[in-house]
Amino acid sequence: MPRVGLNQQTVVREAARLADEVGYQQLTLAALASRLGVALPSLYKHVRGADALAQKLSALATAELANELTGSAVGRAGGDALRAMADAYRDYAHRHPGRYPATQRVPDPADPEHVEAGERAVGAIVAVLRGYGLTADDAVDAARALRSALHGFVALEAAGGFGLPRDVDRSYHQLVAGLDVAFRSWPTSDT
Amino acid sequence: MPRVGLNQQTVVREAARLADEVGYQQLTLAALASRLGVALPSLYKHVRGADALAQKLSALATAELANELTGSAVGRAGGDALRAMADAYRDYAHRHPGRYPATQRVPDPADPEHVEAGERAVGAIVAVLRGYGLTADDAVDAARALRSALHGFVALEAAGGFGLPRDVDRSYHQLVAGLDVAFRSWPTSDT
DNA sequence: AACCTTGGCTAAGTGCCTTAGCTTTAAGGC
DNA sequence: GCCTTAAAGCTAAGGCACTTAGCCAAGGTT
Repeated sequence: MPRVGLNQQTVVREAARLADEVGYQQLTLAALASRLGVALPSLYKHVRGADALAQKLSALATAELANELTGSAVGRAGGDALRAMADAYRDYAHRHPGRYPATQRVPDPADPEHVEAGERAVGAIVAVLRGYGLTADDAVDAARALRSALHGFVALEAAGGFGLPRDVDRSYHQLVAGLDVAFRSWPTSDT
Repeated sequence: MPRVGLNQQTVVREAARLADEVGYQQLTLAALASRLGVALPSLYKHVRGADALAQKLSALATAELANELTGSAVGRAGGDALRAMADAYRDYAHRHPGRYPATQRVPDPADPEHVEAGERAVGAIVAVLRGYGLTADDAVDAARALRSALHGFVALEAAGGFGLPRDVDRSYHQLVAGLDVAFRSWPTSDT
């Protein structure tokens, strides 16, 4: 039996590639094993099981997304930064349709890298909101609103929820413009 | 073997109840069969399989949601109607955590009731937007934005994506207030 | 060269979905 | 009131996914 020479890194990375090809829901240990040229139980030497693999995939995807979001906003501010970040968000979901759903999984508290990746992603969002003068509780509310809008749009789009012929890019652009308006006159909480 | 007297209605309705109790992902033909006091293969006399059941459940949930949305807006207009509808939307997701995810499934074109339910739900949203003077392409964009924001918020909330202690009800309220602002100054498309 | 850790394997068990084919209920016609 | 028959239930069996247990060989370490 020639050794393939796997480790957790290679397994998780290949899982990410496979997920992008066949879809997050169709990512299966059986398919991953055959892709890696290995019998299914051999994967358990590198990953504790299907759920642990999903968690590791989530950590990978979250870190990638955090990088994209952070990178998109450098050198920009205000509505410029918002638009750039929103585009980066949706671009990532388009380029990595299998990884994107993994980013929605709650970070594993036992995995510091995962937690840190999640914080970086949120931090990038909060940084953009600071350009609108939003901080503290207002920033929390606004960050939730921004995440909701972007994730909701991407999720509905991926699910095929937009049936009408109207251009989806344009709708997204309008959504982001609406967010810009909303953030500029965000109702200040006085509590 | 005494007959239980099932039909498609009773099976789908019980599936909806079960989904609300155990979660959409944990809804399984095995659990449903035992709940109905019947052997698993017997379900196939009423439903073509697991996927068909999910589709029928989607039709049921979509119709219910459409009713709630429509009912919430009667006698209201403008921001009033928007707030009422947004509350009804999230309320439904809270009251029916297992059915709500089913509403995101694309309606089965072969099921007229399902298609009609989807159209009614969208119609309720469009009616509210008309109160903001939004029609045609603008209404399509705005409807997509509204659905994205509401679904995104509900989905993130259900997934446990809001870690911070900040009150979630308040964040939702702020989101809806932001939508109101955005719709009032929605950028008119000139194309 | 011997050792031992480790990465691969096969075998076997569980849970779920699905199909095939049998039996019995109970409704409707005569 | 019986007989027919469609439909609603059943058991049996196969497929696919995940998981655990336990064996064996590859290859680095001493």
